[in-house]
Amino acid sequence: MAVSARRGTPLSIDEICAAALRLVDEGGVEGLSMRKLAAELDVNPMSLYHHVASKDALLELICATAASRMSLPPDDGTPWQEQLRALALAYHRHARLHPALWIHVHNHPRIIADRRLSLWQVLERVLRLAGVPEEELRRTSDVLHAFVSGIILAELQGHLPDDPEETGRRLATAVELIVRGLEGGAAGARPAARG
Amino acid sequence: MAVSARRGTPLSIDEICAAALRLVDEGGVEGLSMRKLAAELDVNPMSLYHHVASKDALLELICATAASRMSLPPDDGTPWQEQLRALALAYHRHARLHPALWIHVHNHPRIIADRRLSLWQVLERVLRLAGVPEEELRRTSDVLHAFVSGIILAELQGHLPDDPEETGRRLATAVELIVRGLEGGAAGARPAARG
DNA sequence: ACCTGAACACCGTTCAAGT
DNA sequence: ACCTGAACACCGTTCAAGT
Repeated sequence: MAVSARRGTPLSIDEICAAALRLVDEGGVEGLSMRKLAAELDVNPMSLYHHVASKDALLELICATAASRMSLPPDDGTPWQEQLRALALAYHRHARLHPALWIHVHNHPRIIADRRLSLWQVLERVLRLAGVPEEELRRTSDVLHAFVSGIILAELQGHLPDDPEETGRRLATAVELIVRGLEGGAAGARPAARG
Repeated sequence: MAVSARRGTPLSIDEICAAALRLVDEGGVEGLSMRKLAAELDVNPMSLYHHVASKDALLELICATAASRMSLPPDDGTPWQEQLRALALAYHRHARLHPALWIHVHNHPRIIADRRLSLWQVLERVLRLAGVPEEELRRTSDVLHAFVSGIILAELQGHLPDDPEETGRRLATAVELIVRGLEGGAAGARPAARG
């Protein structure tokens, strides 16, 4: 058993991910370096490469694990307007939990574009509930996600005052805008019925 | 006169900015390094530091010059709905012109948050036209900007199919959603009148 | 005033060698 | 199987020295 001279315990992927996520949460994606991470784990920088193909691969890995931890609203029969608000708030909460990582995800297509993510599944379910026709689901969900992401991104990056009350109002404004737009029937996204 | 042995002409800020912008447009912000830029200009890397304080300062500089070149809709009395569409399209066009730089700007608060930017001036003018009360101007413009930015960002980063026709429809959907939301009076942004 | 080379403190990653 | 040190090819930036 060729275990680290310095540690006595072998490295594990989970241990690496946890430490990497901590570094990113604390110092942003730029604050994560393979060398710093190795130092944090009391290990030679090159040892990491036996568990992870590259820094990018490691980042994708911690993005996926963080994303899987996001709690989304259940399919419990509440009105779609309410579920839409709950979804936006859940997304917002997740973003506040891991701001730097969230920003990174939204700047790297591959990760967020995966339609199998439960985020997209839930969003499309709610939009069906709102009466959005099947052939408009993709575009409408893209637009709505972009909207809410835009708001959250702007807030995370301090493009606007960070007063929590103001934040709540702003997100409410955004969701109301969406809900009324859907109810009213925006061009290219005309729901057949409401509620 | 201590002029570069290799060049014969002294460096100028404009020359530096132009080359830097070109490098960013071609290879993204990560594709810009002081050393590559210097090579491009046939100059010693350290010469750059006589014209620019740091790489970050240089980036802010080219952001500002690019932003000042954006063409915004004039105050010509056309309906606010139309002006809002024109503004969104102008923003979109600018983003397509310098995608990497645009993304960078939207990931760096200081630059875009400056309310003196003509972008904000024009947006607030149009929103006043739409009947948004003075005390709601800030929040409403933040939300709308975040919305359109979110769409454009998602598109630039390939979160969605890049078919130009689809792109047009998507932006139209977004603007319609905003316009109808404003007309209908979303919570926290209730216009007093329309047209 | 403007430019330069050497140097410092960092990166991610490859590779051959150790146990 | 897992770990390691040396090395390569990069960074941004400081500093003292050149003209």
